[in-house]
Amino acid sequence: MQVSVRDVALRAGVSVGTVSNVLNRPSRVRPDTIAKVSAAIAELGFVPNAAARQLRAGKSTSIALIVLDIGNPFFTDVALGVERRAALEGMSVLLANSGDDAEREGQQLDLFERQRVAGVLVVPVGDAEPRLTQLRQRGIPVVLVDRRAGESTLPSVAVDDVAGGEMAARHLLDTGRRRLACVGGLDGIRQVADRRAGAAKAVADVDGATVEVIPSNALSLDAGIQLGEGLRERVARGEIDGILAANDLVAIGVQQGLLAGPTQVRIPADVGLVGYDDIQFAAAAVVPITSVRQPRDLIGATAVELLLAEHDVDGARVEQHVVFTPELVVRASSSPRED
Amino acid sequence: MQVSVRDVALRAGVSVGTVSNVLNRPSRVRPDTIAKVSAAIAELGFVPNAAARQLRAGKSTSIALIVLDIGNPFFTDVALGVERRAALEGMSVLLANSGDDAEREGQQLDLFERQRVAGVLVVPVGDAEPRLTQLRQRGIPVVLVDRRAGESTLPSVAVDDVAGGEMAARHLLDTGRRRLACVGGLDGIRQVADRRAGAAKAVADVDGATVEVIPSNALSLDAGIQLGEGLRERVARGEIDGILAANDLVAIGVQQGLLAGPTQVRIPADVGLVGYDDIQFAAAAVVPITSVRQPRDLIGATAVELLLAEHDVDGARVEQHVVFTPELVVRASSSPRED
DNA sequence: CTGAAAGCGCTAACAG
DNA sequence: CTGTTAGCGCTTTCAG
Repeated sequence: MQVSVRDVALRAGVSVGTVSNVLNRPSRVRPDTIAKVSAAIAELGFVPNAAARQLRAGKSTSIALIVLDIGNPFFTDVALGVERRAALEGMSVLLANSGDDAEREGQQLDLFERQRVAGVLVVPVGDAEPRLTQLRQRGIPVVLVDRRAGESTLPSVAVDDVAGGEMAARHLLDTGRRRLACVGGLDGIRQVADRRAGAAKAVADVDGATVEVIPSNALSLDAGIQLGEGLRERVARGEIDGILAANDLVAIGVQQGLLAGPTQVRIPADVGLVGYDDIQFAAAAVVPITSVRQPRDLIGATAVELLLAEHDVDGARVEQHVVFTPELVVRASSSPRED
Repeated sequence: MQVSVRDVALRAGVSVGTVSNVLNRPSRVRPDTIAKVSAAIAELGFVPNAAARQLRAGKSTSIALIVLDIGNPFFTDVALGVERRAALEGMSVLLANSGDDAEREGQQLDLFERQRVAGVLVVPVGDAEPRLTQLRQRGIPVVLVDRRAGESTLPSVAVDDVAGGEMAARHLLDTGRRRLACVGGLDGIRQVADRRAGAAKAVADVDGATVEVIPSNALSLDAGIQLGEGLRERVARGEIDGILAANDLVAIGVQQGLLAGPTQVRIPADVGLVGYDDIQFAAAAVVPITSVRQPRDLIGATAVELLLAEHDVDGARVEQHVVFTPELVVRASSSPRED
């Protein structure tokens, strides 16, 4: 049922080697032979078997990208960047979603290792480092995405989340807030921990400013709504006047939770709100949300670059860490207090 | 460098056949042999080569999903449904983004055919039907996602978009609007065309009601903003009092465009707005957006089911079309006019 | 229950 | 330039 190079060769009256050459090194084949072979391919509907090719070559032509949450536009934008850059190299991208679950991440890594992918880009869950290092040792290049440099010997591309957290907090302080809250996520997630650390730093510089941490298990819209509802009373009582959400999904949710119900809470009059990532939807919220922008597309593209670099040098691996600096985008949700 | 079954066999003091059996049919192997082999696998760090296995088996264990726009939460939710259902079957999902570009879609299909994936789920761009039928004939099951049944001989899972468009329009009419506009997208996109057709149907039932079409090339937030800005003046002049956006991304953008700038346009007082898909962000917009909800997760899961069914019967293919009925979710953006 | 051997479809030498 | 041939790593009969 399947047509193979042999069938094509037979039909074209040439040998299988020639067919292979037409496919992979057409410059070494006479034009009329190419024509004959191409005709045979078309007539027979021949489609090369990637598995066979890969088996011979030893390497696949696709790279894997494992993200924490495919429902988060931040990650889909990173994925788009990866895809765009990989396409330039003629490589395709296998996109997987770990859902922030270490076990699933492990399964995906196993799968990709069996597939002998050309490389793995991963936004790691918890402490996947040992497994990833092992992967690398077994010959599969690995690039950490959205991880801070220096934390690992693996190449990485990341954003300076401490700086991001700091600029967000400083902005709330500059606009007159003093009782801040870092909302959403767990310290186990490095991005979250860093942003909090940055915020703490900014708060330490200002007399009388405080910051508390209000965690959540998920970094989703729903989690944000819960958090926002839980915060409403406290904000109304003036116990909190600035909120740093762990990301924009949470920020959007927090805003909804805050604005829902009978209690009257005004943004930004009663409380300033800052998100993180600057996903498109942040600007479209009830009160457009101030956010810390990360160069999502660039993060993805750079990750591919690092992968390719690792590939090239092979033996003498260059350890590379790229860190981008985020940028504060101010919107209505954090306008200066008017009192 | 790579360790193979042979190395494992050598180390364990058995034959390669036995190693393979331990891997795939452990029940046929004596427990102590399994132990020996497992130990060797662990010591050597053996990882089976999927390409080789697939070459023998002839089929891969992954299914492909090609979506129109991975940046649209609707599709990521569908993808999540696909993934969830596929995981139950021990299959993995290759997620690709055609970006509504027929050429890219073609490339992805080529790639997946070469990879001999176990099946392709596709939200097709334009008229991909011939290519897809060909794929199917060559032995790769195909399921159309988000396509209306009856339009194709290929199995499909879809939502009744005519009904969806109709209920959206009827709702605007019921709440007192008479001058409707279908905004965003091109007739070339079937979903868009159907929704418009449904709207036209509803409008035809009401005396004095009109509907016009305002197209756009993309179905994105940005496109929506443009459209909204373009509509602002006309809405202010009362020429349009109800807007049916092609999807929620467009609806959110339209709302932003409408509310921006100096002209005073109020939603829902001056104009009612209805989106489509009911993505999470619709509820979080400045004015929460009424939308037509589709069972996203279920669509994905069902697509996998259809794929599996096609697999099972093999020769005697059952043609299956599943159509879900959407549901109107009313929010503030379409509250009854108060005049 | 285990071993030996024949390929799956393709590419990459190496001859001609 | 083109043909021949030896595997890539694995599964799967078929004997033992």
